[in-house]
Amino acid sequence: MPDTESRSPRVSFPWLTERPADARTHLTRDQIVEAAIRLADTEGLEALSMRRLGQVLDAGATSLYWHVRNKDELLDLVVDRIIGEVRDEMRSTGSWRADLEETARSIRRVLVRHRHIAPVIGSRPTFGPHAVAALEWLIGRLRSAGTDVRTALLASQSVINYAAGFAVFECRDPLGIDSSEDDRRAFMEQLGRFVGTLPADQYPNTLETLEVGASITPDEQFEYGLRQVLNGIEADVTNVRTRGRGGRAAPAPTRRPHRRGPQTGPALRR
Amino acid sequence: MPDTESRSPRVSFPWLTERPADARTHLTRDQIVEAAIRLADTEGLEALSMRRLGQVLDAGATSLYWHVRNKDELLDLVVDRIIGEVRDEMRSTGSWRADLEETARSIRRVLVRHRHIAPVIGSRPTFGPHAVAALEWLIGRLRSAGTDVRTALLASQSVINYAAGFAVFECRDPLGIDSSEDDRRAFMEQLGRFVGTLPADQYPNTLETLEVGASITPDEQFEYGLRQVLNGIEADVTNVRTRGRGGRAAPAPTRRPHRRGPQTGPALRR
DNA sequence: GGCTACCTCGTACAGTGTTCGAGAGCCAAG
DNA sequence: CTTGGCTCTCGAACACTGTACGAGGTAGCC
Repeated sequence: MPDTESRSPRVSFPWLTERPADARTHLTRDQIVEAAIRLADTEGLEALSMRRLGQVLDAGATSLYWHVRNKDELLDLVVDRIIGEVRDEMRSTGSWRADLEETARSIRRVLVRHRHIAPVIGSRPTFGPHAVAALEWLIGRLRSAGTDVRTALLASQSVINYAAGFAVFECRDPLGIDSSEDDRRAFMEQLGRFVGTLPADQYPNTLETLEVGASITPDEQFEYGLRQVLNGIEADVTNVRTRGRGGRAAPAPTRRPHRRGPQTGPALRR
Repeated sequence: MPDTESRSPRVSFPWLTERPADARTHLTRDQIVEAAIRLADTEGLEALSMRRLGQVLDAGATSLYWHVRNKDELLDLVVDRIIGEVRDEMRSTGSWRADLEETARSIRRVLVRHRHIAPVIGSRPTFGPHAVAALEWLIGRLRSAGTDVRTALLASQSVINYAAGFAVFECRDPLGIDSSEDDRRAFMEQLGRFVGTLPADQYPNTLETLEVGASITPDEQFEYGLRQVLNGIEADVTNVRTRGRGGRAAPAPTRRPHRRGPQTGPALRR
């Protein structure tokens, strides 16, 4: 079996198959998941192999298969546990807007903390108990502000989407923490050489964009987009509250429906 | 060598090392990249192995290594070529807002078209010529509306981020096009059973959320968030235009700076 | 013809996820 | 105490993977 991504189209629900963890068992699912996260965090995703994982657990590689159906299922458990960290940080303040903002920051913070695992979240769906609980909380916060469920769901998904998408892309940065100074210098040198080959008349903005881009911190970029998203949501929410419902926010465009849209199923999508 | 993701932290610039493609060469880099995309589209990312790719090209697996340094570099080329498809769809209308909207839709459309490759974009940075050209165009469109480069870059990144993040998550859907009817039924059955195990008093919204979620199309969800982002940007842009510059859109928050932020380098980040 | 540079590719190596079945350890029943 | 039976561990094996190496072919030029 090859790539880590999209290996098994089969959907599994590992959270319904937990082993009872009787008596004196050396390995538990929790230990495995925890060790997997630690391993990926410290040595990178490529180090997270079943053999290596068994090694750090003082167990044979194939012993893990008693507790976990396969590696994909393990990754699902890993992802949900990480979402659990976001959930643990959720605190209700008085303001629903502040709560959504903090949730977005929390998502980003947690994903960056586990940056080697972040790309996994971009390749496997997330329906674990922690994800469900987190969504429940978000919906509840918005409903308490008088929003109907539909708007609450649209808004929550938008915030989650924005924060997670930003963080996944952020973690992918080639000049990340584990790149050496030489790497960074080499990259900048090559990037400069590449931009130098571009015809200046067709690229009037690129050089300046590069310079300006260097002065924009990820924090600033993140907060900028987050503010836009929440401004829009706030308009929607207050709209619904004042004008009663009907905040369906304009009908879906329908024009130019991309062919073969992936999800046809009737499920909580994300 | 293990996983597809984050395999080589080393940054490479394949676009500076193109082979001249002299005379009678059976293989060209373009052919390889094109075949790789077609292979991943038709048979999934897991089928995209060097051996299999060589096979569909009537070439030995290791022949590819003359044209491409390694598989990661190939994936970078694949990603940039796909971004090129977005670029090809870029058309200037009179309205910068419409242009940004259509760009966002185009990003989503193209990524969904190549849905098996979408997760790759979440694991490898994108600095290819097409990405640069696309950004150049976006910045140009915003500058033509009187925006300063800084705001234009913040806005462009936000739109790109939103659309690409949404699409990557969308492509990951477990009920995607390549899941059978049995898969879908089995999944829904398991999801229902799982939700049934939740204590109803602690999850007052989840059941309703699930039902409502089934009625929200991806199109509607996408357009909802896109509208929020562009509303915010429009406020910023007109703000800059009317009040002159100074549209720095509030200082970065700085509070709660997540430790070990990935990018410390001074480069066009995304 | 010879030379050289470009290009192809068979072989080999280390590593991967996963299946299978043998076996260890414990617990309860006979 | 012995005898099953169940839970759990794990060594061996299989079919893969990416890719380093080096032999060999081939085209263009002198």
